[in-house]
Formats: sequence, C-alpha cells, structure tokens
Amino acid sequence: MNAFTHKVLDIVSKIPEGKVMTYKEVATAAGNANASRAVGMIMSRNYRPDVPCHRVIRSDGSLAGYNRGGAEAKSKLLVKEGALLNAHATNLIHH
DNA sequence: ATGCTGACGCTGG
DNA sequence: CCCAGCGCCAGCA
Repeated sequence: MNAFTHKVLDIVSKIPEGKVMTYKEVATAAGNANASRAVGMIMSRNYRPDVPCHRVIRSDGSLAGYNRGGAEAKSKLLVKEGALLNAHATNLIHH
C-alpha cells in the first residue's frame, strides 16, 4: 500500500478512547485534505482489529458505516466511550 | 491502462 | 431544512 494509506491507518490506530476524528481530519493529518473519500474506502476495505475505525465519523457528526457489526454497534461503542455527544446523530442511528 | 464505485465534504438552490 | 451536483482519491473489476 502507498504512504498515504499507511499513514491513515497509523493515525486512526492512535485515536484515543473517548475521542473521534472525522474522515477529513484523518485525510488532512495523513497529508491529503481532499482525500476524505479515500479514507472511507480504506476503512471499509482495509479493516483490521488494531485500527479502531469506529472512531472515525463524518464531518456533520453522523456515523457513516462500520464493517464489523454495522452502524448500530458503532454508535453503541461511541456512546459507551463517551465520544458521541451529538444527540441528533445518536438519535438518528438509534431509530 | 481505463472506468466505476464509495464508510466524504462543500456549495448552491 | 432537505436535495442535487461537483471535486477528490484510493481500491477493484
């Protein structure tokens, strides 16, 4: 994989519990502010257990997807960690 | 190599 | 507030 992808995985793996980053934030930190879309692609295809991809959400606060239990499990994890503070997004996922 | 796809993001109507 | 249209990039067929 290229440097960008590697960096993205590295950054995501370093997101502390209780905190979240947006796809854009990750993309920017990885060196390409406009590769937010690619970041999502990496998360969906290049998933691994050491990369807490559930802590990566959209800029608008919504959760996008999760390849390991669905948006449902993702929201539960975030709420549990105290990272999901957006009531609207939470409600959005929790029906 | 070429084209399409998608866990995105922003602007405009 | 909701929806449609573009631009961007790394995978994959």
